[in-house]
Amino acid sequence: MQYNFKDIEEKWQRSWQEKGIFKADPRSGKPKFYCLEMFPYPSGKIHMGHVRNYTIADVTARFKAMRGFEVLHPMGFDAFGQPAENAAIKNNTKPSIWTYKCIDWMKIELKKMGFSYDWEREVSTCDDTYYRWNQWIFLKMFERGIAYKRSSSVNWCPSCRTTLANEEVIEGGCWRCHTAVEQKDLEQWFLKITGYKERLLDDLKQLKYWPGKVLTMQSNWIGKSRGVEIFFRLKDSDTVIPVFTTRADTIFGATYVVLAPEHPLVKKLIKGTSREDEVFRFIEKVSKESKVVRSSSDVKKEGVFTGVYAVNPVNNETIPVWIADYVLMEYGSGAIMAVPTHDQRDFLFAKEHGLPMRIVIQSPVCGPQSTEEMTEAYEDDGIQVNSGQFDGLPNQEAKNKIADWMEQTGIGKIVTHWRLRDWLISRQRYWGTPIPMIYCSKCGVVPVPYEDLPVKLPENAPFTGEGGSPLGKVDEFVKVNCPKCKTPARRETDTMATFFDSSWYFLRFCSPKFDEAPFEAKEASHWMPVDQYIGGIEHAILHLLYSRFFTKFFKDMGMLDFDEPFLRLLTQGMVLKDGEVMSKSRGNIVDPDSIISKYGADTLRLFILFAAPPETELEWDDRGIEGSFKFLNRVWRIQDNLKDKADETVARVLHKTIKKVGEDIENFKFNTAIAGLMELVNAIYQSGADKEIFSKLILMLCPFVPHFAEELWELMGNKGSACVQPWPEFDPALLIEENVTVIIQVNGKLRSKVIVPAETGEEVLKSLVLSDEKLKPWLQGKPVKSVIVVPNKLVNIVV
RNA sequence: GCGGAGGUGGCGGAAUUGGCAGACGCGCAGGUCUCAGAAGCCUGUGCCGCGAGGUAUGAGGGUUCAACUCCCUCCCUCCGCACCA
Repeated sequence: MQYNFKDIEEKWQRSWQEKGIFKADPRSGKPKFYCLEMFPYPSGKIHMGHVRNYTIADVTARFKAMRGFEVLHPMGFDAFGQPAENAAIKNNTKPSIWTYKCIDWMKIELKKMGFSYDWEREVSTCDDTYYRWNQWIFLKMFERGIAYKRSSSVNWCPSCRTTLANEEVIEGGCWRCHTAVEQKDLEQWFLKITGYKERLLDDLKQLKYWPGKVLTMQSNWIGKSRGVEIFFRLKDSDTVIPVFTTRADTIFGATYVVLAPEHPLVKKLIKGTSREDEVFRFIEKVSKESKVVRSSSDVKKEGVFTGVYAVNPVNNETIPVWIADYVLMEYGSGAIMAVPTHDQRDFLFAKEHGLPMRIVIQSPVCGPQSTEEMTEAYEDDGIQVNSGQFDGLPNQEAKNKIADWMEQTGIGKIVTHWRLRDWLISRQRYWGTPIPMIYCSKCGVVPVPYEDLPVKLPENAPFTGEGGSPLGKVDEFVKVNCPKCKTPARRETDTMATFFDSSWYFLRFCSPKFDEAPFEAKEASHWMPVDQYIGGIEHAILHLLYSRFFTKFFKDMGMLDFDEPFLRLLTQGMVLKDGEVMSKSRGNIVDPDSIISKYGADTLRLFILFAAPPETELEWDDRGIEGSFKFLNRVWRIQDNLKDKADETVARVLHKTIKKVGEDIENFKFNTAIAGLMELVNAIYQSGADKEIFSKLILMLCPFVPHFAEELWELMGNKGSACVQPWPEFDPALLIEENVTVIIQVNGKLRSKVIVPAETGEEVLKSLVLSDEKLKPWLQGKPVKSVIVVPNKLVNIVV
């Protein structure tokens, strides 16, 4: 006999909704708990990744509610983005229609899972009641100089036909379609996230409850590195080439200088020289190479000599200036001093082109003594040689001394370099937030007045999937009068990157219907920061960095009084099938819906929590899910065999379980929490349970399998919803064991066990153990050297 | 290359932080019930060995009465970043 999950789940989902059980009330007087998961893109179907993410969050939210917290647990949709445009073209419909349909389907599936969302707070970023606040925020940023427009070489995906942020370029390819990214000069809108770089880096220290991995990734992305900018003057000229290095200790070994092919000085240097043609041909060739090709490490480093010489400022040596593809304009000053002996890239390049080299750091014990011996650069620490007054110093010490000396003498300047670039947010796309700007031939760039927001997306834009923004083709959108001088002007036709939308949605959930600002300060200060944020590791950099940036911006605006939006972060592992990520192309997708109809949502929830700890990858197992279903049926049958009064042994197990499960949930060890519940059930099958014990088991099951627990709770004749009951308390007195099993070892090997009353004294134990018959064969004829006693645990006899 | 995480039965995974390795589940084997099967329920299940016992947490070494846990050397897997000067 199996329990009827279908009716039960529908029944309780209806009941929760009717009673409004998951409404978050800021005036309840209880301590607040904001539980948030990364909201989904509405593709139409939820996948196992969503199920896992949201189940982990749901257990947390439900548990906290039972623990007496007023829980805010909202859900919404990150609804702008390119897939909607592609789907609209494919199905000959509109992105809005397609998106809202997907949202409806997805909501049905989320509701079927029994998640405890406060649906009254739902937001969709494609709704103008939401995106008008994107525009509002943008205008505020514009007023403060944080949003600005400039022409720049930008990352361009030829397949998506749009620009990409640096953060969206993965290994030189588009993060979405992996097409090789090209460089293109365009007028684009940027957000000055670099203005926040120090705070974004420093405040990582506040995030004590974030995974270390994420902190490292953010820190690397911001990429602070300290070094020296050294000024190389050109021979017989006043022109100076600043060069950035983190290895000032190698300056005496700099035997040539290299500029990036895009370096602005290049043209000036070679104009009219005999090498002009050759150099230009090289630059031309490099510019045609995609980033992927150029950054692949196995490609041979290429370059040309400019015919120009520079002077090494520390020893006045004349050294050649080259141009090479291995120097990047985006990093440092776009120029390097090359030290072939102590940098592998310089070493390979120097070998290839027969450039000179000189050792300036030597290991006191081993390593190459002459450049002829060298087969690779010596990049380890050592002692300075050939370095003038710095000879004999350990190089790490010399690094600082040389830097200081350079600053004093004006040879160089100690600088801090950052990897973080400003955030490019313009997208030549339709399905996004229109950037609220107007171009007037008289007044220039004019912001749309606040009272004219939102700038709504026109419904009738043409989608061809071809280049250029579709908005540019809608006359009634583009043509507008200038807000200042009232003469005909034109609107900005780019839209915002969707990461803009998701950078503040957690604030909107605090007051989703507020219509005077993006969020109501009072509500935000009540609910924020998010106490627990849960989502995929794939957002470790972009989304989290941008959200942190926005939060700091709002703080500077006086709209918030804290620095960091997310107190605790949990990144859940992926769901795999046969060792691989579930994906359409692999054809190994397990559809949550099919599992729900076969076993019910509770079984799916239970399995996905039990099969692995939240942070590790989870291998989907069809047989495992049967096991979870079997367990629920096993619990279900307990109600038919209840005793009037259960044994104390079961009561003891119960209280131990209450303690364990509570602690495990707090620590996100759901798999062992469930294992503990299974042990309790096994104990009940051995010795029987009474109504009280069974009811407490039901309450502990409630966060995991809420529908199932509600039904049993009701069948046991209890009043009120199970999920609003307080979490059961354990009796510490029942946790104290009367008897303990003490392990007896001889030379560290288990030889016997003895059951003794708890807290038996050392001496008693010793004599008891030494008279143990079982130990005779091990002790015979051997003198006892020592006896180690760990009370209540073990005795180890050393012979 | 740099940074991070990890390696435990046939499988997913436990181990209160140095104290019974393998909890819990899957799988497998046997039993019970049944005309029979399914479902239940019960028992067993790291490996070698009939047994006493031996042996085992990627490999090797060390510290310790005692090591999955701490230290050293090496191997492998996964993830992130990457001509970053």
